[in-house]
Amino acid sequence: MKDDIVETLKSADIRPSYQRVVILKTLRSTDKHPTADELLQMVNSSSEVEISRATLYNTLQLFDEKGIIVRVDTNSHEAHYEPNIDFHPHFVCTQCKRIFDVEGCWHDVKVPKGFIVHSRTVNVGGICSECAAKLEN
Amino acid sequence: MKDDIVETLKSADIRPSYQRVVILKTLRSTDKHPTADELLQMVNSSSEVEISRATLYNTLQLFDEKGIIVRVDTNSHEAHYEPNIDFHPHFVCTQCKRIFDVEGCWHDVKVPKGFIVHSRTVNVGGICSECAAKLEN
DNA sequence: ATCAAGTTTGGAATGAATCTAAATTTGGAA
DNA sequence: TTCCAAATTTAGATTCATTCCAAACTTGAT
Repeated sequence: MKDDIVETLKSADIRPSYQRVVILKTLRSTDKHPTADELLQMVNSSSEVEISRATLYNTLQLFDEKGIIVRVDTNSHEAHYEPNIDFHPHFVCTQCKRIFDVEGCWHDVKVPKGFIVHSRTVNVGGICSECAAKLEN
Repeated sequence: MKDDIVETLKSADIRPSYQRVVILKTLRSTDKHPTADELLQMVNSSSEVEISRATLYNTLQLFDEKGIIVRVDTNSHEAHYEPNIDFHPHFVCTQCKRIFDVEGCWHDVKVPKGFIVHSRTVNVGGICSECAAKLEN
């Protein structure tokens, strides 16, 4: 488990410091899409040593650049993060703001000549079933 | 031209005030994807009366909710806006941060039972041809 | 003309994210 | 082992897009 984490970091050319290991481990322990703040609380309530907010932001940016986590941008003012780097669309509920992983295969987009694609994002917005039910009352 | 604008507003149930007309007209006059700040400068340099920042934000939010413009969220810290509401993916250059409209048809995403889809976003990230050329030096 | 509802406004407040400069840790060279 | 430069972490200050607020203004219906 922990070796998995260290292995991921090493193969991404990231020195596996204590803080980095804890952050990746914590993110991988959830199937949600926590914000930086939520993740910080998870990290600091589960580990011995407190990790600073600055380190968390540095680390998340590093992980995202190296491609070992995914930063999910919605129309919210704060970013969300997820450990699952395999492509999948996201459903964002405009009511409760929750993010759901949904199924959907990738269809190529025609980019102009010379453009190089590195990443792809598919988001659908709408109302989740729970909020839809509540709205009927 | 201006009647077009007024017509759009009316049919979207928006009172066509002076400010709203100017804002929509200005956004429709560009093929770029201006930020709120860029749009404010465009508006205030082209019209007689100065429009306040608060009004611009109110108005853009209203227009987006009513579906007569599109708010483009990238991984940047500021939102972009565009007048073209027909579905199309966006290419975001990670180098120069520019947004390009690209071609690509929509493919259905499987959402769980009871979920209602209202909007769809497809973004691809990468390097545009100009930046790719510069990087080769 | 009058009034309530809708709209605009400047400036204050918010809050996620970044920056900074100092402290700490690390891995490898001597 | 000891040392040092480079990498990493950190608390707190700062930034800055966006939202909030409460007052002023505009509008259309009566």
